[in-house]
Amino acid sequence: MTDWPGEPSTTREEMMLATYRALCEYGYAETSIQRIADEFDKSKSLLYYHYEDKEALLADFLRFLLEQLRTGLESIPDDDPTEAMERILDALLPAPMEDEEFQFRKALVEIRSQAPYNDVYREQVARSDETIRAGLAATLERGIEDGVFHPVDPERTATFIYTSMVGATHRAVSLDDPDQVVRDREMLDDYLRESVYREE
Amino acid sequence: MTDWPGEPSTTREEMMLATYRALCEYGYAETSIQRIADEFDKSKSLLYYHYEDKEALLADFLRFLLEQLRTGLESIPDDDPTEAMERILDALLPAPMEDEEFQFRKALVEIRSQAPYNDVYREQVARSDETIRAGLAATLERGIEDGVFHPVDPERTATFIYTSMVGATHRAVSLDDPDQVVRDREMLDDYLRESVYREE
DNA sequence: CGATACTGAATGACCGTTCAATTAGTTCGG
DNA sequence: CCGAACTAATTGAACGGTCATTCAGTATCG
Repeated sequence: MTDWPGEPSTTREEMMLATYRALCEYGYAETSIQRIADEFDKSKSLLYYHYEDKEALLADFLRFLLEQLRTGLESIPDDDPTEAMERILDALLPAPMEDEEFQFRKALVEIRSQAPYNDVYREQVARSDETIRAGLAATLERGIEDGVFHPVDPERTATFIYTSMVGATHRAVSLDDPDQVVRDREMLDDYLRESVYREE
Repeated sequence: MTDWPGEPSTTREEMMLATYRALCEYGYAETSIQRIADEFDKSKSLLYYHYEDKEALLADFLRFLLEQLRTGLESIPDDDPTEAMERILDALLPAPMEDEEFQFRKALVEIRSQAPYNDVYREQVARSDETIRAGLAATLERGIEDGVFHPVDPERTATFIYTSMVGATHRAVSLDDPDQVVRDREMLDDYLRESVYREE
C-alpha cells in the first residue's frame, strides 16, 4: 500500500516519484533537494518553480500519500468484518515486509519524528492517522453489529490496535530489522482472537 | 525517569547536561555542536577535545541515558509483581507527561528514527529496548510463578506491552499532543486487567 | 507574441571539524 | 618550598563543504 503504483503521467507525479525514490534511497534526513532532483528527469530549479520551498514539496508528497492511503482503504470490501480487519492489517502492517517497503517505512518514521516541529507535516500525519483509526473503528462497529465481534468499545479498541501497529513499525525500523514486525503482528492477531473476534 | 537527575559534577556530566538541554530545546535534527556548546560553560572546541566527533558525543549521551534507565529499573522492588508492573509503566509511559519530559521524548523519537542509518545509535537503542523488554518479561514471569498473573507467555507478552508503549509515545509525539498517551495508557491498563492480572 | 515550463550558475548561511596558541594543573629535582 | 618542565584542559579563529534558495535567461508551445 505504501509502495509505488504505476508510471507517473504528470509533472507532479514525476516529482512525487522522484521524492519517493530519494526517500527510499537516502532516508528523510539525508534527502536534499539536490538528491530529489537527481531522481528527476528535469532540473533542480524546476522543483522551485512548482513549489515554494522544500517543505511545500514534502507536504505535497504527504498529501499525495494520503490520497493513496484513502484509495487503498476504500478498495477493501466491508461485507465481512473479520476479513476486512485482516485486509487492513495486511495493508498497513505487512509481515513479512519487502525491502523497498521497509526502506520507505524508515523514511516515514523519520518524517513522523519531524512532525512535532512542523505544522504542515503534523497536519498530514494527523489526517493519515485519523483515516486509519477511523477505518479500524468502522470495521469494529460493523463486526459488533453483525455479532461476529465482541461488544468492545470501537473507538478505544481501534486506537489501541493502531497504537500497536505504530509501535511495531517504529520498533522494527529503529532496530533496522523487518522481522520484528512478524512477531508483533502475531501478538496483535492473538489479541484480536482473544478480545475481538467471537470465534475462530 | 528520563528527566535530569542532579547537578553535574564532572566535565562529562556537564557535556551530557548541555546535550540534554539542547535536545529539549531544539530537537535532535536542529541540535548542532554549536547549540550544545551554547548550553555549555566551556567552548565548542572542548567538545572535540573530549569526543572524536558529533556522533561519538551523541553515542555517549545515549550510553549515559542507558545507565540511568538501568539504575531506575533496578530501584523498583520486585516483591509485588502487580505493583512492579505499574511502577515500570509509570516510569516509562507516564500519563500525563510533563512538558520537559515530553520535549525530550520528541528528541528521543527523532534519534530512534536515525538509528537504522547509524550503527552506534542503533546499538544503544537495541540495548535500551532489550533492557525494558527484559524487565517486563521478568516481572511477568514472577507474577505467573506467584499465581497473581495468568499463565501468559512472558516473552511474547512483554514484547507486546513494550510495542504498545513505543506506539503510544511515537503517536503522541508525532501529533505533538501529550494527552494522547493518557488514552493509550488506559487501554494498556485495560489489556493488563483483562489478559494478565488474575483479578482486580 | 505572450505565457508557461524549464535551466545553470551563483549566493549566502550554517555546519562539522581542525589547529595553533594559551592557560591550568601536576610532577619533581634542588 | 620553589620554580622548571611537562601534560592536560581549554580557547578563538579559520576552513572547506553542503545546503536551500534565487535569478536572469532560454526554450516550448498555444
